[in-house]
Amino acid sequence: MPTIKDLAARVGVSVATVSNVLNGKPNVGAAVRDKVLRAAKELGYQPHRAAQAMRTGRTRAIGLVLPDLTNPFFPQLAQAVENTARHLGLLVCLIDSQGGTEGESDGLILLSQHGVDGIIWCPVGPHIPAPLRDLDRPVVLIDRPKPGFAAVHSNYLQGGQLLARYALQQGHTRVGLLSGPSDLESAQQRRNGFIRAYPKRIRVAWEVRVGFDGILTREARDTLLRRQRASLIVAGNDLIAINAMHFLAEHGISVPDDVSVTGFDDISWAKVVSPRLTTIAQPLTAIGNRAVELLQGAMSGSKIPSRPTIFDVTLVERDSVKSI
Amino acid sequence: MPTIKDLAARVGVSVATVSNVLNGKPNVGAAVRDKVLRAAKELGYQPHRAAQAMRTGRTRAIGLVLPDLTNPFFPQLAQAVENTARHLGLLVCLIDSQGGTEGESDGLILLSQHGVDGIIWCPVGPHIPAPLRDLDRPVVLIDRPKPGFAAVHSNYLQGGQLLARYALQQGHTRVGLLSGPSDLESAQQRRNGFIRAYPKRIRVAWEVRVGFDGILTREARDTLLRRQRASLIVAGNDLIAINAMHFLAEHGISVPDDVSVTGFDDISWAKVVSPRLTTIAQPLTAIGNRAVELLQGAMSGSKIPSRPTIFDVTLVERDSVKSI
DNA sequence: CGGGCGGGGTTAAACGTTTTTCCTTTGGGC
DNA sequence: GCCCAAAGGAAAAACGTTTAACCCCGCCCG
Repeated sequence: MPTIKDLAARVGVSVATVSNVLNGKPNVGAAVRDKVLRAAKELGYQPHRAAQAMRTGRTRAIGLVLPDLTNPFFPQLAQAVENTARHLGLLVCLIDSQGGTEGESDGLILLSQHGVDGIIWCPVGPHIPAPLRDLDRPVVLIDRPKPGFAAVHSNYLQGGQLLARYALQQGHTRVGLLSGPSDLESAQQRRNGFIRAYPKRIRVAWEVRVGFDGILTREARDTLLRRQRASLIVAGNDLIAINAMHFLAEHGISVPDDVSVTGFDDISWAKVVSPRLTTIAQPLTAIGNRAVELLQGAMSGSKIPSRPTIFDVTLVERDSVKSI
Repeated sequence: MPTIKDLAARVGVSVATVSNVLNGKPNVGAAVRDKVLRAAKELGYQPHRAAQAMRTGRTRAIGLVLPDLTNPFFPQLAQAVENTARHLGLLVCLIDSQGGTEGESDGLILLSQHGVDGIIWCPVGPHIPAPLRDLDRPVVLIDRPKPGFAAVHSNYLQGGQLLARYALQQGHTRVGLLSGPSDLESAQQRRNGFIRAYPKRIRVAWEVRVGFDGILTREARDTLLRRQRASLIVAGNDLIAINAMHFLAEHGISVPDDVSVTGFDDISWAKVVSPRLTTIAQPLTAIGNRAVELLQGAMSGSKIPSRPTIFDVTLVERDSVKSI
């Protein structure tokens, strides 16, 4: 691999000058500049990132810390992040904690050792892992905001409202709630958005909390069988909705004929199950893009906005809700 | 951040000795060793990876180059790779080329600039991108082998055979083939495994090629409608199978009552569509693990096996095939 | 005519490691 | 009591950059 020194030798100039050319610094004549650039092309010069990193303290790499790639919510996000990062010349280092906080911590340590310039993080648990605490790099959260951090996510409140409005339009006034975990703000807001939209007109017959991974607790299953005359089940996310639909189907309860179901997220599965799931679509690509842009801004010194960046969501109407 | 020099000063010893302790080199007394280790703990010393990289030429990072994370085949693979890599102290740098060869090339350049120690690669196209050619780091291919490269993948041939045997057991002797692209060995072998298992007893009524992304060509759709009395459609992968099932459903053709369908891969969607898809499961986690282990071996100098590492697959029987 | 200034460039230090070479001590064998 | 070997440790170079400090020359201006 040719180094800056080789270029210097070939052009007959000092390494400092070569460095200045390569970094677009002033104080170097046009003639010399051209020669250096040409030589760089010819030799196929590639900057040695490790050396740069050592000198400048910046690696031009960012970390992406996710709870679980097999949760179909995340791949699209990861793809968006990677792509916009790459177009900014940033390398994405992936951590998939498999839902565990210790994996998350280990990953953060690894990232910090490698000196990533910033981190995009979708936290798995409610508190802040130690490795992140004593890390002086910018962090932006996606999907799951936390006080004190920059964040970009969807307008969950609006999503809940959209769902409520739609429910009403379709004539559902008595619903059951399969909400996500109460310590996740994103779950809480979906729920609140729904409940508070039409408090008088929509009656929630029951509510049970389950994890965002969608696995149904005993309580959830029991409640699902009783249903207490709820005509619509509003799930905290698509995974929950889909699992619920399967469970209902196994017990001979037809969706949407016996009961309607809505999800949230519009993961890829939603259009592939049957009945196809009516749900709220998040603009995942936009979220990923923006997260990287924000991080990139913060990395180059601009103050990071303390208020979260929030994207509007849209209702996608499919076949899991029947009008009554 | 404390450096090796700080440790040295604190213990009252030279930096060389500290380095030797930290790297488990011999020729340092037990007493000194303990003191250094203790000091490292107390100060919370973290090695400066960039500096190490510069000196040693190794970064302890690997690249993972995938065609498309939103293809549900890859997330599990990525997760497996990341996890076993992390447990070996390796950081995974992700490239998602979104199916394009130029994205793939750009990604490879980025990886090579960052000096990753090795690359796990699932190629999108038939030929080898330039940046990879003049890269002297070990590469191991996953899922899609190429002559001249180390590879780990499933036993596609066996998968095809399994499918053929099962088809016969269920009484299907006249089949249609929705094969994957003929320039992908992994597609070719699935097909050949199936066809050559019982050449006399199973008759292939028609065959059409489609991409592994599963989108159905005009020809595929037309053929699907005619079907020519094939009782079973053998798809090149699950994506194709699922799209075919949807297409058939739209046209009032019932699976598996009117025609049976099989897939290949056992992606997450397979158990979520209805009818649930009968397919071949690849041991993705094992493949990911092994790929990392192989790469790690190659990185530490051991010769890489030129023969691919091949994993057995299993048939998972669900509801998309009817016995006749 | 001299001093200052700025454009164009060079020198050298520094970043945090690893590793080679070298030095000092200690202890044992004769 | 001497010599030598081996063990334990130190010094310093090197990796490829960036950057601060410096230098030289020609020009402008007072």
